[in-house]
Amino acid sequence: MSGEQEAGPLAAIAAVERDTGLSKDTLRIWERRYGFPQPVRDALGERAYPAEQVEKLRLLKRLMDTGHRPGKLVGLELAQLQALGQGLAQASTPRTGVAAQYWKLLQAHDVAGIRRQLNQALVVLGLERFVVEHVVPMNEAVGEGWMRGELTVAQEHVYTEALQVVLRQAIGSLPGGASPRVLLATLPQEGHGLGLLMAEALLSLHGCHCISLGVKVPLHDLAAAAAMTEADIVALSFSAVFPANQAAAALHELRSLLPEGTAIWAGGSNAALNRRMLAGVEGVRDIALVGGLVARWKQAAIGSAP
Amino acid sequence: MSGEQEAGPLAAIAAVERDTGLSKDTLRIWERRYGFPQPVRDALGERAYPAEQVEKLRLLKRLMDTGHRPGKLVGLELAQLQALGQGLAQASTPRTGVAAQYWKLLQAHDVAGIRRQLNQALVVLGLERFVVEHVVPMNEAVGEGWMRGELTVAQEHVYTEALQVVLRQAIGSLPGGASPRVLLATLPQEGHGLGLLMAEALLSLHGCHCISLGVKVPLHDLAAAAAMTEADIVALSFSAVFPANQAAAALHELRSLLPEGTAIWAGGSNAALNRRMLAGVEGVRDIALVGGLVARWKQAAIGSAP
DNA sequence: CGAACATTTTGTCTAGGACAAACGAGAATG
DNA sequence: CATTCTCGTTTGTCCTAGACAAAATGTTCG
Repeated sequence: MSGEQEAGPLAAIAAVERDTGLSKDTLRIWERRYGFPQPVRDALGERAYPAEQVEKLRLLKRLMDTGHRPGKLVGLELAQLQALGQGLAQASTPRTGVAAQYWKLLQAHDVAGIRRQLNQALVVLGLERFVVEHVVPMNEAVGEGWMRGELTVAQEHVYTEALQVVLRQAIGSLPGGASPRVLLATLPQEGHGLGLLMAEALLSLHGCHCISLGVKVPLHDLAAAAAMTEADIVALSFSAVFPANQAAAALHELRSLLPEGTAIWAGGSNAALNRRMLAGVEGVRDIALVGGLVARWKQAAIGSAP
Repeated sequence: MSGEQEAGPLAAIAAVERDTGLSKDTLRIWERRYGFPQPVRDALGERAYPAEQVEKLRLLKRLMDTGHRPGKLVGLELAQLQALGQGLAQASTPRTGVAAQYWKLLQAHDVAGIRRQLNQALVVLGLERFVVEHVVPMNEAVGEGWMRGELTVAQEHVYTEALQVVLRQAIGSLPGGASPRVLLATLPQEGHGLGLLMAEALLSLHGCHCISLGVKVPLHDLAAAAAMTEADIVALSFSAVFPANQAAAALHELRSLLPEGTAIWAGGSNAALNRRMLAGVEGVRDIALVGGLVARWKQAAIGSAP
């Protein structure tokens, strides 16, 4: 009677690595050091993770991406972890009636509805305010919704897809600018392209000529592309998932690969951007600042090449 | 004088894993078994892979994705590997003047030009023929171009980005169909979304109501979404990179998760699709067949629910 | 020619040890 | 009071080497 074993789905270590983003090595050493996770063993003696533990691991990973350390988190209960995560978003999310509407649409996987909702906000606010005041907080709200278990990954994707369509459409309807020429990309470690799209929208809006290479572009290719396209600015996006130390290293290397005249702008929610930036790299802490930066660049350009 | 060591960039094992898609375990065991790769060791005794070997590994991986086995490939020279890869694409690629034009544009990273070129083809051929006769062979040509070292990853991405924009625009300008309701997605192992977009284009064209969840959707979320959206068909895309055995297993599980009335269509360049399909799953070997399948579905629907 | 079996080939898993890089607290300094 | 520096602690990644199942191939038999 004791220890009732729910035969819930068990995940192999490779699946857990894929779903959580924690490497096999890390999973094994956490088990050794902290006693968590504590997978059962299958007939072959291999680790088999109950869904519940995988869920907690996902949460842990997301919190670590925002700067927490595992030693402190591992001991906590699921509820405590969720509470930790809420603090972040709650402060900035405007809990207006609008957010509630999104929620209802997402619950129903209503793609068209979400798209309509987004488009409406776009029309009402205009592109700049739409991105800065609407999309950014909504992104956070959706992330938090997932963290609290109110949203599935699929529902997150419904939102992401719809937003992508709306942004791309908005970008497409903008007149192609001329200068500065901006090359957009993320590095190979980074698979999230939404930040890139948001940046492209604002940059285009401010008259930049955007060339997006999309996601996962090797550093050297990026440098080559910058040379070939005669880019004035190389803009990179770093989500929270990007290993913070590697971000700094990569930016350093990119700086050495590009001619001095080419600016580097780095944006996103990554922790590395809150630290002191190395010389010759502009850390864009807040996407709202993009407009000002472009203006500043144009000013400088007038000075240097009259 | 002998053994001149070019101080070319050395990659750590984690970077090689990321860039090639071969796991650390696999890299180490190939070294043990086949003697390749043969990385040098850095000051810490850790593997450091010369760029040349990484390049060969990338090629190996791509060939393995098309069905070759490593034991046979490892001994071959780079040129021989390239020759192996060419056979595939060369047969199907129409080496018309059009392809050459793309080449020139890609060499210059000319996103706008590529987009124009694609749009032109779209207008001339119409969406169906554009996808089937133009995009599919171009995808292969671009893949082969990368394999022969004529194209960088960044240039591949330029093409991908442009194609994405064009397809999305085409889809957007189509009237939203009503029936059947199709849910599109890829599983968590699969990061490539282009196939999905191509499928969405053709499905929409044939009057389907498409709901795309995008890339990397967990199986259970997908099933839940199918129920919630009352999807008639769940369409999955499997690129060559997807581990073939896992594809079969995943399809099997999905089949058991979905009600019988919900069809499963699986497409893409994955090797698993050329094997015998399990009952209740439609393997779409060629994207050109999508139109016929939709027609067939509509026929059947009339019969079952008059 | 296809089915059943044997034999290779291949990738993933296991274990524990080692170590550098990142972090955080406290001391010392401006 | 803020900054830099030092030093212990925390943490992830890498190492070796062995084991084994699943997939692919080859072989034999009906």
